[in-house]
Amino acid sequence: MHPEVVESARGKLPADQDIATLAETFKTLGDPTRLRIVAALAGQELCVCDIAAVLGASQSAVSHSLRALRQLRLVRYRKAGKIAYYTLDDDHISTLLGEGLRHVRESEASRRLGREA
Amino acid sequence: MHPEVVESARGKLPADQDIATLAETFKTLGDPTRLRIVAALAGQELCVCDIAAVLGASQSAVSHSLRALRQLRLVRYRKAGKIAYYTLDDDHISTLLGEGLRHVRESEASRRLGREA
DNA sequence: CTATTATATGAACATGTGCTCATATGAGCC
DNA sequence: GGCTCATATGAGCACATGTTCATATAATAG
Repeated sequence: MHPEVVESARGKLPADQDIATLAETFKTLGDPTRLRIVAALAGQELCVCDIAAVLGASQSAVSHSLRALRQLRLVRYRKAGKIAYYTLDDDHISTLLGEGLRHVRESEASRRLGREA
Repeated sequence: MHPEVVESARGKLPADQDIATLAETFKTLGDPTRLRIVAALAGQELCVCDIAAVLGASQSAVSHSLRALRQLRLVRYRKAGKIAYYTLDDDHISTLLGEGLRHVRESEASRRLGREA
């Protein structure tokens, strides 16, 4: 339909590898349990059992979720004896969380104002 | 384990509704096809068949993906006759994309430098 | 040593997801 | 009117995902 535009847009796409990793990253953030873990870790480090207590989730579910977050480098941890303290891996993560929250809150606001869904 | 920290972290968690919508949003971005659509739309508007050409995907797959993106207000569109031109819905979206890309590229860099996975 | 605590992991199962194929809608043209 | 082009949508299916339950590891206490 618009060959020049298509050509130009195609040239600007990120590399397949970056797209794949970024998609995995967003997918990992796209689960309420994992997202709540990330939100809980914004601003403080927490050990696994504290995370479970904050979320009201089982230790096993939290541990599985943390593994997924670790694999995408969204969180890191330090071990103190038998306790594992988790933190967000870098500043990008809380930026993503904050920017995402701003987006959903604005969307919600405009939805209330009557823009169609 | 640390009751005061748990209490404090619990109080700072975003509302369940915001978490749910944000998780849906990240999940929607967490698919290579939809993520490539968003990347293609960063900087220019495109019609559906152009998007399909850019991605090398079928019209049907693109249309299904666009619906998901629309429902989460990640894209919007205007109709000109029978052609639908799509754009990103707001600035937060390209910010999310950019910040996400920075994260994966830094993670990739530190992986090359030998930090363990 | 055994017991306990904190965390990690594997299997299994129910549910969800993204694609293709077929078809519907709807606008412009003849 | 009918025909074509651009897009949207529904059903169906192969595949992925998140949880629970049981168990493993690993550190500390007694």
